[in-house]
Amino acid sequence: MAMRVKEVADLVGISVRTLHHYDEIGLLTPDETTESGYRLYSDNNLQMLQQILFFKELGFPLKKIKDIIKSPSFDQQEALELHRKMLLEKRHRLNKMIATVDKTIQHSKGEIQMTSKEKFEGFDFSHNPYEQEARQRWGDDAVDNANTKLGNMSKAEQEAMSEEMSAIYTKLAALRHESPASEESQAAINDWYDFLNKMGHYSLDAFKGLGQLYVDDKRFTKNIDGFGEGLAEFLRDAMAIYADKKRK
Amino acid sequence: MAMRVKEVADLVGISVRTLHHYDEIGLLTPDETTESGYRLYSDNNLQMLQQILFFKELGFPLKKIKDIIKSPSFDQQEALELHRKMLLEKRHRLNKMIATVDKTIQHSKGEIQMTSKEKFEGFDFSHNPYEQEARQRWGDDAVDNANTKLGNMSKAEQEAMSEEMSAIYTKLAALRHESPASEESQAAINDWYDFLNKMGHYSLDAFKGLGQLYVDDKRFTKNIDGFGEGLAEFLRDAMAIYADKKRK
DNA sequence: AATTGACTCTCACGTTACGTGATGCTTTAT
DNA sequence: ATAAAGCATCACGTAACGTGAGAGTCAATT
Repeated sequence: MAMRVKEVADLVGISVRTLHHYDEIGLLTPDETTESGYRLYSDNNLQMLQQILFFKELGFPLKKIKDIIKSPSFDQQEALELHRKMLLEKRHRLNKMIATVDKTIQHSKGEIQMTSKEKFEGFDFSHNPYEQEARQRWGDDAVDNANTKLGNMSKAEQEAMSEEMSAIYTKLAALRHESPASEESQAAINDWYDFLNKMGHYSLDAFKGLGQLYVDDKRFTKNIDGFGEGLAEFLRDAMAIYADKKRK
Repeated sequence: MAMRVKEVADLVGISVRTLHHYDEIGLLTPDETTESGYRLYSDNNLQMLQQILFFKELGFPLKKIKDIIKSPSFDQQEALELHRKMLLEKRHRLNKMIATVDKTIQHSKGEIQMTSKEKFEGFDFSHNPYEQEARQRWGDDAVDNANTKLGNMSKAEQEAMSEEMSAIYTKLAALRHESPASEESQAAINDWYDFLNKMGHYSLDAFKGLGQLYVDDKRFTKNIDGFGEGLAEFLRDAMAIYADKKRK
């Protein structure tokens, strides 16, 4: 039961171009391709497309969606349960917006008072509220890349690890008793920032947030402090200072 | 009670860059600017920002939002009522998606059967479902540009109208008893297509849809048939043929 | 078998809505 | 006066497709 692009597109209500795009970026690869190059989508492809569209509806960028569904720990049953939960949360947020409209209508009729803050109740676009939970379930690719290597590697594998990364961590561990703002510490942090940006894109804000995550999340703290007791806290401070200083 | 960009951004949960962008495109212009160039947003600006964010939440592109709120017939009270209605509809759609997830969960447990079509119930991204109603309320800028000129102009104004547009319509009126597929008709339609694309961007699909709108909406039919009885239907057919042919 | 229209492919430029960093001026609190 | 926070403009970059071009493929009809 293979379907070609138009049939899928019409069934689902998306464009053929979207399906092309998803194939190009490796998000949804059709199970088959004809000799003439036609894409053939299977039932399983459709199932996966549903998952993709769920995550998309919840505001996830495609790259992130790809990371999630390609994650070894991704489980469709679990995803469906999480989707349900997230959709309920989204409905809750929508209810708040409706309540805000109702209050605004009353306000405009002079029936109630309303602060500027209240007028935006239910509007919070500063971050994707579902991202934290998705990360807990399926990890964070960039973070996991950096730390999976630390946590999952045998001693032999760790030795085979990038010398640069190892050198950076070792140097930082040696510096952890000094001030996180010292020139030496900041130079080493700069190396770490550059290294991370070779693996993926890190803004200064993301870098700073990552430092905080090293302390907040026990699995990260444990891995990092393996290089030296208290290194995670040192990194958090040094990375925050680095990001703030570099932003000026 | 003027607020600068950061205060507004923090209050609302959007970025300063977004406010800059909205100012640049003329969507939300601060009521005041200091001598040093700082933007100062008034209560009224905040009120309008709320409207903007409502429409944005409903999936409207910024250009369209701008068209709507700058429309002479735009009324805030009316907008709030419409927002409420649209948010309720959106919630309804969300309910359908939640039901779909529930069914998918049951399906994955083997409790029920489910068609591929059913798996995408509630997912319809093929068009913005709220756009038709917004258009009814506040018109369609491109369409209104073309037809406001036709309907609202006095005789003297019509004579002052672009000669090109007038010539096109007159030629099309003369051709309306011929086949919409004839070379002459198609050449005149090509002129009309080019002319419209000087005023704004029209894809072939949009062009074809516009032709349909000429027949579906009485105010358009009336204006167009003023050039010649039955011209609106002729245009619909000729424009559809043109779009389909040009697409090959 | 030929034809035609629908479908499909890749290519590639364009659009939309910002994110991000750089540079330099302005404001505010100490 | 100073330092930090805030603000401006500039401009390149990103994400997610939309759109049209040109050419090959498929399926139904003649």
